[in-house]
Amino acid sequence: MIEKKYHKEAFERADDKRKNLILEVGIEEFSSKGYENANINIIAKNAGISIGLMYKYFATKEDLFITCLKRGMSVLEKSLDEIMVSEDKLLKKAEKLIRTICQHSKKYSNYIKMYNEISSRKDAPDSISDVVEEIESKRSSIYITSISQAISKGDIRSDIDPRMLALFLDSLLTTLQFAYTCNYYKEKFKVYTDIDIEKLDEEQIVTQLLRFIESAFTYETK
Amino acid sequence: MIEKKYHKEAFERADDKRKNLILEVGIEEFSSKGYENANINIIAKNAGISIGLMYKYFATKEDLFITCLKRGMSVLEKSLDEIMVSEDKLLKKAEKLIRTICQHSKKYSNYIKMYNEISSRKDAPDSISDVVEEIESKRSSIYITSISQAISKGDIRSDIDPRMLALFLDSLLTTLQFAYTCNYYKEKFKVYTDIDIEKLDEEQIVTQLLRFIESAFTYETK
Amino acid sequence: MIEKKYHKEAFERADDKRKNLILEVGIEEFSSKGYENANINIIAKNAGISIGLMYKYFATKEDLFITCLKRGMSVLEKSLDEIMVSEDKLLKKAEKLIRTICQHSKKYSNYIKMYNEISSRKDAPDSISDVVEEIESKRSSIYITSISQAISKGDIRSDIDPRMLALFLDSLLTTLQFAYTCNYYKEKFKVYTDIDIEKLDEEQIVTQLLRFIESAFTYETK
Amino acid sequence: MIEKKYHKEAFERADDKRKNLILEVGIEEFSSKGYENANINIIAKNAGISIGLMYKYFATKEDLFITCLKRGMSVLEKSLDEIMVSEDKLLKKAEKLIRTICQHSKKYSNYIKMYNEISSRKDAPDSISDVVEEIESKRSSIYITSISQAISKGDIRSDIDPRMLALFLDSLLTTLQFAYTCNYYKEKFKVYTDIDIEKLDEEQIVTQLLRFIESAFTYETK
DNA sequence: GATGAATGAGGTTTCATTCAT
DNA sequence: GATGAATGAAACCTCATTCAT
Repeated sequence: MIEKKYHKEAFERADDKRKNLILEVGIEEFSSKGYENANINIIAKNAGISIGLMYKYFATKEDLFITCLKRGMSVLEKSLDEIMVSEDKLLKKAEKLIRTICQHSKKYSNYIKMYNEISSRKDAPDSISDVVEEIESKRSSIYITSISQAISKGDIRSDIDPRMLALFLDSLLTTLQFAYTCNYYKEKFKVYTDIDIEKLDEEQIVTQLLRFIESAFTYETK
Repeated sequence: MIEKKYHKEAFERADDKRKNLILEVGIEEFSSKGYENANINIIAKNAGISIGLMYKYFATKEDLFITCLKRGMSVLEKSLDEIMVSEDKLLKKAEKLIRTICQHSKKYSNYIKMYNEISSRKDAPDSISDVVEEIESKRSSIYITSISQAISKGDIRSDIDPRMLALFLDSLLTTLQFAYTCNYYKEKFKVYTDIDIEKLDEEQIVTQLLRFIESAFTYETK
Repeated sequence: MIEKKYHKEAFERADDKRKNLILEVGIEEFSSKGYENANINIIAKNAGISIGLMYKYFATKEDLFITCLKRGMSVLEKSLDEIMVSEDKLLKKAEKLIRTICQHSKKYSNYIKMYNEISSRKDAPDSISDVVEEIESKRSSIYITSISQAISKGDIRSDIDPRMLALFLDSLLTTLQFAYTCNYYKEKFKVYTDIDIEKLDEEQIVTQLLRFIESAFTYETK
Repeated sequence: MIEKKYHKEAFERADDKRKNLILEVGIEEFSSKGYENANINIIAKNAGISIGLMYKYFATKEDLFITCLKRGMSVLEKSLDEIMVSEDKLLKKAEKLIRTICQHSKKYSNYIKMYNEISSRKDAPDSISDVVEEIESKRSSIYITSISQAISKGDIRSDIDPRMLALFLDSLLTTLQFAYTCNYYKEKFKVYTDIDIEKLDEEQIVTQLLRFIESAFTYETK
């Protein structure tokens, strides 16, 4: 997979401090206002550079957004990597994933909000395809690898395609992430469980979701 | 629960043909372009009414959007109702839900796109709260009721809160719905499974997801 | 002078209760929002009649405004009449006028706000001419008459044209009226005197303004 | 007193020619049509700049209006300053003021029309308060100072509060200004005096008003 | 007499992007 | 490399007035 670039060469030449600042400020703007309502002129101003220079760094607002998004996702990926690379059994890994999600929900809420945003963009499939590839391929392959290993070790069921299992697992975890950070999902969590997720004991959610996943991953259908 | 109105009285007085046309046209516009890029003037024109009259019917673009969204969701709810109200066992119901989702994916894709849209709005929790209530309360209570009954009959596990089970189930089904209709999720499905969901045999997805759910709902954790 | 009509015949045929209600509601709307921001549809709704009927009564928003204005001014005129028609000396009359203004400032503030509004309309001189005639001729002639009588009785100075005296007197009294009711003039009063006119003792203002007027009206220039 | 800014920084950076042109064009538009009917797009076009740039200079139509208004008032203030700062006695100053008003009536009619406009705005007292302060404080303090000096020198009466005297004086002069420039007041002048003020000999009005003021300012009430 | 649905021009404001310096 | 002035299309929303019933 070739990483596509969503910034111009000039951005690479800028010093790290500036690069970081631009992306931080952009993430703040995009995650708080959403893509359409974010204002690239304001991002430039808050990052202390001119709008002209901004366009020397990024061809379009879209490109800046994707670069910010990628930055956020790569941070999230790191925690993931550490967990999935370990020697733990899959269910232990799942538990750690859930705990990480609970704990990171505030720290990384802006990244997750951007992810929530991209997931409802109305772009044509062709133009969105690369982005999805960038964002999802790493995580999906980590999941799939871990699951495949677990299957071959006989730790989990083998009557469901590992790729599907990965997708189902991701679905549950992503929903949990959104419940912690995105307004709609937060409210939806309350409607379903009658609980304000911010006041919910982490152990509760870990236990319940883990039980669900454990059974789903363990027992083959008769 | 009191149903809040997102249209003015005048809209109720309009004849059904017009009401339907406005909402259909609105749904088409919102689902294809997203909320921000949708244009009320175009909706009015396509519905054959003046923009002035549009504002006699709906106070704001936001209100029109929510009314369109509610219309879509209520249609989806109907199929749901029929399934959940039946005498089937829970897992049979789940199977029917999955099949319905697969089959409705094209017919009702616009409704689902609007749902995808609302789920990433950046509104304040307070203002989004009512909408979530409107959209989610019916479906969640149907799920919860069915699950609770299944638990008391001993059909499924009893060591997970029925409300949580409902949420997990919904999470999986919603992801499936989005995979069928929303670009990002469609591409993500391909990244995970390497399969174009539109070319995928329905039976495949039913089998795999149902196995996952069945185990998750059946076996208690030791 | 021929009274021009600013309403249609149909309005005369309406029963008094309705006529009064329409004007009251109109006065409330115009005085609180100003002419441009007042909404004739809202006036109709608040008066309990249809907008169609409103246009059977008044040809334009402008006409409704002027009719409301005239209603208000005629009420104010009545207090004036009583004072000016009396046998009092001119300065006694002036005192009574000032007192009346102070006391009526709240009760009739809406009428005065409308008067303040008309006084800054940008209409062409031709079209505004009739309105000024309607509004000002009665009051001016009362003033002029009283002043002329006082002059011939030798009560006041005779070296200023009575019409000019009337104008100067009116200028001072109108400013006082506005200071009691219109925001800009109220604030201006505070800037000049450092006093909030609403907390000011009536006697104060009566004494000071009356002294000013008394000297101005009494002593001839050497 | 802190001068509040009603323009953005960018406006200050524009070159003087452009700044002047924008304000001149704005004053023309606002004074001829009134605030509500003035059109910023037209002002921008007539000033030869884009509407986008207009909004880089002024945050709102309101701000542009106030900036235009302040420009006009500061010009008027200058003539005033020259007169009031002189060594003349108060009544000589008053005479000069009257003459200046008569002579400036055409040249500065647009400024006065804007002043007439602001004096009937329906804004909340809080939001109008700053503007009144900006517009009135300079003039009022000049008046009050001159009057206080005249009192201490024994030139004029001392039984009326100098601040009140200032207000009464201003009231008469402002009415005269409006009579020269604003349609309603012009017509009203005609109704009272039966004279078209534009054809009136300046000497007439100076004589009559000055006599009034002189007596009012000179003779104490017995 | 009475209704109120319907019109649509028009105004304020936003913001991604360009380009001369 | 860096600036930021400048553009202008386009969108939401208002409301006086008309007219068929």
